[in-house]
Amino acid sequence: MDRNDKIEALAKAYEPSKYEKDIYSAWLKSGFFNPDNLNTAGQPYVISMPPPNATGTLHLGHAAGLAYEDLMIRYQRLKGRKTLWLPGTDHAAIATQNKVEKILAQEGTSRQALGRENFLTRVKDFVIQSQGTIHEQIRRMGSSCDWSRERYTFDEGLSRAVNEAFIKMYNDGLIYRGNRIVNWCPRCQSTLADDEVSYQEQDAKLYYIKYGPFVVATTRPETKLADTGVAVNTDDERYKKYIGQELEIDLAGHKIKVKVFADKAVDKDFGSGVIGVTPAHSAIDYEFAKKYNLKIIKLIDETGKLLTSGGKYQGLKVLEAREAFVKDLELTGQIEKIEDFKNNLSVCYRCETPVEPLPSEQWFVAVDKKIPGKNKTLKELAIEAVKSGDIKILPERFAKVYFNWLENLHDWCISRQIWWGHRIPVWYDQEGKIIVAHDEQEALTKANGQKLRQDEDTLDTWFSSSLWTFSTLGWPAKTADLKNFHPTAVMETGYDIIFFWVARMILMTEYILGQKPFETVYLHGIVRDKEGLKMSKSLGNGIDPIEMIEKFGTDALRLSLIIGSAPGADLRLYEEKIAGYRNFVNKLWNISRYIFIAVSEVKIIDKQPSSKTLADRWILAELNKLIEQVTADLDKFNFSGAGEKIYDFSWNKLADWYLEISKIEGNKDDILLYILQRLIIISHPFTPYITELIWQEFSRDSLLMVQNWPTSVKFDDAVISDFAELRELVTAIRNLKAENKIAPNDFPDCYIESKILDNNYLALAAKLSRVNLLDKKIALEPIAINSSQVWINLKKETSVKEKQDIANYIELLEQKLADDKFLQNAPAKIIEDTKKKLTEARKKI
RNA sequence: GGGCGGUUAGCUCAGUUGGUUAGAGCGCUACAUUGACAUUGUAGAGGUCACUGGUUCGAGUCCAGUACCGCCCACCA
Repeated sequence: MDRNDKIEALAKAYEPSKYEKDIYSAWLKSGFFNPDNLNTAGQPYVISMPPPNATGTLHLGHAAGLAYEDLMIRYQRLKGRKTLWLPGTDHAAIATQNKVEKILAQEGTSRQALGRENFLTRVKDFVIQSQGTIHEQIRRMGSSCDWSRERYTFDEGLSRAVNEAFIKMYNDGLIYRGNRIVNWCPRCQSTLADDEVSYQEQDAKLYYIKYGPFVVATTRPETKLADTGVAVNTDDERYKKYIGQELEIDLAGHKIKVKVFADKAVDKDFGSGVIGVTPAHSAIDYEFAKKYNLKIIKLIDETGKLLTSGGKYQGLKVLEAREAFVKDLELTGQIEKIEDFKNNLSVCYRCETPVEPLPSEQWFVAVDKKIPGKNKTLKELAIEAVKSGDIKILPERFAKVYFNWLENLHDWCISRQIWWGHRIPVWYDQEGKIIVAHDEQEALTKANGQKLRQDEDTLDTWFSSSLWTFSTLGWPAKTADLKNFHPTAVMETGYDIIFFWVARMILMTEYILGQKPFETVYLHGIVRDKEGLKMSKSLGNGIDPIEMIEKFGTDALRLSLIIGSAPGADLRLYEEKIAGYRNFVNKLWNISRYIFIAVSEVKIIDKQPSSKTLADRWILAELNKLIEQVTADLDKFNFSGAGEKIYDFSWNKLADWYLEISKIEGNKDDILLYILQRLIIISHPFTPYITELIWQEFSRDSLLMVQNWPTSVKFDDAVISDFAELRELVTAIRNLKAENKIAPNDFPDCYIESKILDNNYLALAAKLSRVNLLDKKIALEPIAINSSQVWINLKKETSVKEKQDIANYIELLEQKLADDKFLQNAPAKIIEDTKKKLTEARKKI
């Protein structure tokens, strides 16, 4: 091939969409996503992919996670580890059920109309469809995950794991059925865990109600219909005489009986200082009821309507009842006043419907009960795993958040009344006995032929995902995968999910396996728009990752998510940023294009070639420094820093200086090929597609993804500062030309003397700065540039401001050096540097 | 109420254990087609590092406090 043919072969600009699909196919075909096919003796390195909800499409948050996880996996694979990145999806109980219910509503039907079986079929179809979309999106990101091990929280194996875990916990007394106040979502028609309730600040009213001898302040007057107690502060003189009494209170004709008691928790100064206690519909009041032995009257039912205990308001919805009741209280003159009030409304985290606390018979995980044989509670187990340093959380500050959450954790309500989920493995027989079994067959055997009815409820979706790192490896079977690949290395996920998922995984895995689920938790932030707003459908500011991939390429999108992001910190993303990295990827393309055109033969160079010139020594030193730094950064999870350094080396050192010098000095085939090879290996975890494509020019029958991560070759740091002399000299002369309005094509006469650079470099400097190098001095005053002197017929215009700046600087340095304290206390190196700086500065004037 | 994070160039962000006149990318200005790249090159302008005190020979960096922005947890009836 001659030069023109080579230029033809490689297009001027890199077009990602032309290559990405083929490259991904080649990776898949190689089988190297599967650790079993990796020809290495390295230790396993495992990441469980956080399973996206099987409800639809991936957003930028997922794309970010995939970019970081694939970066870690590709890096470790290149380092020779047996890497497994295990992908999967989550059935996402409530989220998925809600989504399908919405679709049904649009079709004018409902899950009730379809019935349980038909509804579940419908959801399954929906899930299969969105799993397809998700697969495609994960692939488009370039994810090198092992599809042969893909799992789904609702597949057979994982369902078995869920039942096994439930049974073990039940037998250990860590799962129990109890009647307690739970969070109820009237729309989802299900309970919620405490952390599945979120809060919205709202403008509310605080009603002051004349309540027998008291005035009671409340934001929910209707609940007073079911009050069974009145609480005052222990030290409140005003109400001392009532303590212990049972009073009958008339509320607009509705009679209630309340017991008056005193408790320290009551704030004398809030509202009227008196609380009407409604044990059935407030978690705190429920605690009061247990402590002071109050009656519990259920007032609100699961649909959010009042029960018979609501008297004449029976059948009304909560808000209707409130309105009617307040009107009646006004008629009887029992509303003393109504104040504006801001409070936090509890709402369902999935559908934002106000949550109703109500008493209900549910299944719970006991987090404060000692585990048989361990003398520790689940909570303590989870706290210890992190406190002991066994599990590291990055960034560290989130460990505090983690502890705080666990310390405040109450028993975890795990039963849900929705249909889409793992059915609770509990059967009841005619005698009301509870049978816990792996499946119906086993239950029947245990029941001795009695007729059985399975619990209608399903399990919290987080129950199954808490088993994710090991259920996906085959547990409860004692598989080779479980032995080889657990505990996993890193859990990479968003900090917003630390409670829901990370904490529960640690808790459950420590309990069930007696192992940590992972060594390090790497938490990424939320991807926001340019203004810092969360991307959302309602704001319409969302960016579709696939659209960006099509426009700029996967590598560019990945870089834009990696560079400029720190663990735990939110990340702003916008098109200009992605476009910037598209330009960089194109730069890599053109660097390779130039090298492939310039060299006489493309071949793999394994050993560092010897250097012939200062420029060679310099670029090789820079390359080796880069390899050292990138390796160190990646080992410290500093992905952004590593990416920036690769960017800087490629563009500002290799392309801008060394390639230009190579055009002048020539004869550098081996060095160019050697640098390019190493550069694309260390860039591969960041930009897998372009680097693999470039590698194909080196070798058509191997893949870059399984090459060896380079180690740095010893280099001399002094070369880097020597070369800086050359760069500064060139830049300064170019600047002189520009300031004197000399066209780039004019080559003014110039003579240069340097203490550092020999004649070869002065000739090089002259070519790079485009001047005509003379072999003797011109009758002019020379211009000092660092340690060099330049005789050139150009004026160095030093502005008044510049002169002043230099004068100030000199003064500052002189003061420092005149200060005895500085001379006494500062390290010798600093004093030496300061003196040097002063000499340099004086030269400039 | 408790806790956490942020505040550095017009914008988005780096700044490791305190030690050059504080950096990068984008944007901006001027010039340019030189053996890959206009998704380019060359040169340049642009910052009292939120504020106030303190420690230190020396503070963007450490300490205390203030202001503003953001987040999390708890939750008041």
